[in-house]
Amino acid sequence: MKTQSGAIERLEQSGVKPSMQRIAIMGYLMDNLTHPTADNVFNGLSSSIPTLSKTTVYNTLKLLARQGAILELTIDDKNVRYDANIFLHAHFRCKLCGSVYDLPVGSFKAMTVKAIDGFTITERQLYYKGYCKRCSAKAEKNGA
Amino acid sequence: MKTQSGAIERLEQSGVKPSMQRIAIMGYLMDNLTHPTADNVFNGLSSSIPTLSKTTVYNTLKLLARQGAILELTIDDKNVRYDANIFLHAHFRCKLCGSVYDLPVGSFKAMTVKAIDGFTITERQLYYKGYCKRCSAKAEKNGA
DNA sequence: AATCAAAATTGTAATCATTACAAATTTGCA
DNA sequence: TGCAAATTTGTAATGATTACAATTTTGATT
Repeated sequence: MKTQSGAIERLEQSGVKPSMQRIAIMGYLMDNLTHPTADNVFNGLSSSIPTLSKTTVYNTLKLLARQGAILELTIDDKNVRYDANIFLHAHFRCKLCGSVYDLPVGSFKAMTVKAIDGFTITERQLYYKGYCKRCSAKAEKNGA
Repeated sequence: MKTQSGAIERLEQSGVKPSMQRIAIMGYLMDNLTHPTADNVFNGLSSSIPTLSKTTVYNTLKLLARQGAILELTIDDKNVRYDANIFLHAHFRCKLCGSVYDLPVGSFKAMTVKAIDGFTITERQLYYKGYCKRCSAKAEKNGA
């Protein structure tokens, strides 16, 4: 992890008491903005924290998402992915290689829907799917 | 199923050869715009088609989504949900009861992102999460 | 209407991400 | 130091989805 201070700060701002594992997981996400899965996080940290449990990773990621410290992406039907970049942005998932990319959102107010009586909105996600640059040629060949 | 003709038409327009099972599944989705899961579809049809296999339901739903006859929603981290309403609209998922509602999108161009060199976009999904009218009061009580 | 290959469907057995749960450990205060 | 609460751990389920091989259906051709 590049530095721990940012991770600790993010935890405290989100009302999560920092612990060794939580700092490591938060730090991993801040250092790896590639939308890692719980398994990615576990594998990335288990060498430096040999006692780390996969359950802790799952529980901590859920906790961090619930507290708003990170985003939980359900863009993939296989795995949940996590994102320490909590600024509003969209995501693109390549249907061939599975990579998830960030996309800048052209207009923010574009993403507003009409307020609906009595509904409380806490999160929003804008997902695009298709073929990334590298896979586009391949997809065209296959007639997709 | 209210009527089969609409389902057959949708299948043919999407390049899917109609079969008894495909018509039933497509028809079920057109009659049930509540964003059912594969399991919901299977349970809803198995009494009228006793030989129906769950594998067929899964395979057919994937096929229909691939052909653009229906939408595949990954708004839920548990189950994939399907939607026969293929007009552009957003979805809201209640984090307590799990219900998924349709939301009208205020502005369509709002959902455009800057075109990215070499990327091919085939689908987009706008998801909102929070608490529905019925669950909002409950959520407030729990401090969420 | 019999034949045959391709397409579609079926049933069973995996796979694998995620969660449940209870035990063990750590933390922080009295 | 001692003890309760919070956190972490490991193992054992759970459950949605897929792999796969067998069976059935379809549709063209004779």
